[in-house]
Amino acid sequence: MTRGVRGMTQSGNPNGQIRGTASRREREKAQRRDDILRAARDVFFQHGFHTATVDDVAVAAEVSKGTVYLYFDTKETILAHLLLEGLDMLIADLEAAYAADRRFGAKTRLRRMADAYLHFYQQNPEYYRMLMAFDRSQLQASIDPGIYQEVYARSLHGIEWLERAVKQAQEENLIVVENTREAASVLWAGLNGVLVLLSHPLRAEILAADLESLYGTMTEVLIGGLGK
Amino acid sequence: MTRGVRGMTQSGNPNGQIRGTASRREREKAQRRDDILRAARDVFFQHGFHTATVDDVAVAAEVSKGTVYLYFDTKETILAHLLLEGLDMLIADLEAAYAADRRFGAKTRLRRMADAYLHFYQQNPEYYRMLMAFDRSQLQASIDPGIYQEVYARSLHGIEWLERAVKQAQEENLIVVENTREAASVLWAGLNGVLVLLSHPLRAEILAADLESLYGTMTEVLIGGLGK
Amino acid sequence: MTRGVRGMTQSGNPNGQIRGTASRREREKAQRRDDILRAARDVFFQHGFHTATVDDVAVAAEVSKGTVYLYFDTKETILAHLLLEGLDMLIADLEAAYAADRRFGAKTRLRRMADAYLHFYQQNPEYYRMLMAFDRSQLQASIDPGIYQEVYARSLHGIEWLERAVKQAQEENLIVVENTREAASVLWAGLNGVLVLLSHPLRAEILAADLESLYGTMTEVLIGGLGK
Amino acid sequence: MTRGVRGMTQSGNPNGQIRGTASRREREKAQRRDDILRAARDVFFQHGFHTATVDDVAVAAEVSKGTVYLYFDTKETILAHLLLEGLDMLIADLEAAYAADRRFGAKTRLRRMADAYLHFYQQNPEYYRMLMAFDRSQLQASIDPGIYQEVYARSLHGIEWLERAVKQAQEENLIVVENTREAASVLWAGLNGVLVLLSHPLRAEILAADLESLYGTMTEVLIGGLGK
DNA sequence: CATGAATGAGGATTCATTCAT
DNA sequence: AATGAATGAATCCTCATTCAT
Repeated sequence: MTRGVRGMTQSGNPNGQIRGTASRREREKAQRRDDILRAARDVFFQHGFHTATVDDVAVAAEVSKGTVYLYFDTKETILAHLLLEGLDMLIADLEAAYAADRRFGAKTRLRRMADAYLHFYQQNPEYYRMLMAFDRSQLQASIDPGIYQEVYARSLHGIEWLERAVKQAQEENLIVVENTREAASVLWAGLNGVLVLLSHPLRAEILAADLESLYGTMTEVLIGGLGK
Repeated sequence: MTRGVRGMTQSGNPNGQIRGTASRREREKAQRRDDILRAARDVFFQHGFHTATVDDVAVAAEVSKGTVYLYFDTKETILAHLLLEGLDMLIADLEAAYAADRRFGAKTRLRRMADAYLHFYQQNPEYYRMLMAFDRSQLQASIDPGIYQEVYARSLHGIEWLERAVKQAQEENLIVVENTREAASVLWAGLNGVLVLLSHPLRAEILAADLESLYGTMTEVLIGGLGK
Repeated sequence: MTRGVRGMTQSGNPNGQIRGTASRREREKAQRRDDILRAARDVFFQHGFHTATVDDVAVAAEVSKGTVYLYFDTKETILAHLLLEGLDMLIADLEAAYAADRRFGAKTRLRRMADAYLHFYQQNPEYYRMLMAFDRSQLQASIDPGIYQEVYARSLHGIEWLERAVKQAQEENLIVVENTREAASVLWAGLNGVLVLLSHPLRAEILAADLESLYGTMTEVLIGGLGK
Repeated sequence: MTRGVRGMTQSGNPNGQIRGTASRREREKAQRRDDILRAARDVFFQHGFHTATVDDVAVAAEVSKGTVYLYFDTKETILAHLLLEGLDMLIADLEAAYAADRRFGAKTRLRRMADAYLHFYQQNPEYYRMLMAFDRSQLQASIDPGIYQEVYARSLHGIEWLERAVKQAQEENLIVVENTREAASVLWAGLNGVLVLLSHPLRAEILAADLESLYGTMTEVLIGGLGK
């Protein structure tokens, strides 16, 4: 039952002879797993999580249905791992945008991170939609609690990078807020709000707005508005 | 095809006795319909639209499954009518907040409308969630095109009220924007962004923010940020 | 349960006063009944008995579904009455073709009857199909035994007219058979065989034959073949 | 979509052990499929296609309902495959009766084929009934077009064997007809007409005729009647 | 490990029939 | 007599999951 998350077997296999074989096997296993995840991403995105069937995933991954269940305990577990993947990518993007190893002003950092979020959305609309649309209760009910914790933890991670930039802005006296987490939340809410509206076909039609323009305006409004 | 409230007692019925019967029947029918809608709202909210079954709805409404289908053609049609209800309530709230018949400054109007949206969310979290979460394509595929058009038309209505206030702000020289629809979109996106994040249990947990405080901050940031 | 067949109330109502009213009512009732039967014929023919719904019949007859059940106990009972109607028409046609009151040779009579059968098929394809396709066991199971007996009795009637002509042919020494019922059966089987094949779309396509030509050939073959 | 026997063990499999397993699996699959078809034949015959449920078939075949759908896409598809089976049997019988590899006179051939048809009916009354009673439009609407084409093609095949014998009769100057297809149609119509009447319980009762006697008479009448 | 056949619990929807008014 | 709302059993079909090989 706790199968899915066991991750890549910790390396450090002491047996040289077997290592060759074992690691090949492991590579193959990891590859399979990845194939399935990749297929699931496409299938879930195209048909929607509920409409998509595990069979669809298996066919797309070119494995048997049984094999899917060899790597993932439930359909929801697959989704959870996709969420984890998406979060990882997003966090990596945000981290890179923050660029701790370089000297950037807070405003630059905030703009870079806002841009990174937009790019993540544009590059990975499937992941973005999954991250926004997944049903917490259903997920929590059908996956290993450990994985759910992971989703939670990584979600937290994202907001923390943003908060870091807000803190810097505070230190640079660009903005004055009592609660940096709240300020970061406002930023996220605003930017995400644009993406949420435009990622929904009906609402996008109603607004008839250009994503990049709207997002840019929002970015400036938020940075400007939070500023003193 | 089955419409339920079709009809309206043939007007000009000369027979008081019969009219009474007919109108009572109609009242009862409308009542039934409402019972089902009410039940569906609760059931869909509790179990989620996909997980909920028409049987659940029937049981909650204390009618037979067949009766549900007497009033609504498909499960999705029920959802569509709930969406229409929700939109009607929201639009009424926005209209009341705009208060065309009173002399309000643009800023006041914008704040009143922002408040109205928040209150709508707080009073009708189920409707809000439904409105945000429904799947356009699935809905469009299984309901009468006319009803879908209604959903679309009313969604448009909401943003238009907001735009009206933005135009007034423009006239009052409070803000200077090229595109009032875009400005209204930014407002909606920002406010809605807060609600979206906090209406999702996992994200609400992560942010650990107070809804009213966050929403209030967002309101001021947006109004301030859009202002010249 | 034995409602449907009670037929037209035997006339001879002794009460003159009431007779006017009652007979109008009766006429109206008969009319209603006929409307329903007419509607059912069309609907059953268009959709097929199984696919057609009682609702379809009610709508076509412009009465409520309840009214349909006021006149007929079950859906199958409606079918049975249509069968009776069809048989009545067919028998009347055969009787007219036989023309007992006129002096026809046996061969002429046989040809006239064969023609009559073809015309019946061409004029009333719905009735013909119903008569050929109804499922005995299902019918017997869901209708009043009396009505079933009627269907049986009238079916018998049809073959008897044919047999009468065969007997005449026997008397005229045109044919020599041991069993006139069997000879009549051969006639019916042959003629009906043509109609059966051509009334089925797929088989009609395969044969690509002209109905009248095929039927004519069959008539001559049978009359010729039976003749000594 | 689900085909079942798709595949055929990849040829050239070098591993005897595995080949054994694979082919056993395939034999088992074919067996299952056959079990279901056999069960369906019985169930459809006993209850009638419309009244019979897929559940009935599953129970009779001693498999689960899901398994039935693993082998056949729809209820109608099952019927279509039964039709194909029936047609195959019938055509094989006709072909054998024609006996192309032997020297038979045309009359003998025609009689042999007539006998074969009768025997087919007697040996496989269920198949015969299915072949005569299936509803073209409903079938066409719910099965794979390819299968429908097959049904059509094989139906054509049957009449062609008959036509071949008619052509021979033409060549032998036994009969003189303009259109051999029409002559074959008359033969089929006549013989089939007997079977149609006697395969229907109510009509069989009415005729009270002995099948073999009636059929024999018909055969002679047709062969005699078509002859010059 | 991998396979894919088998399962069977639902789920949405239909429709003949009933019955209160 | 007529209505038409209500019923609920029945039906086809789906699909996540298991398991023997």
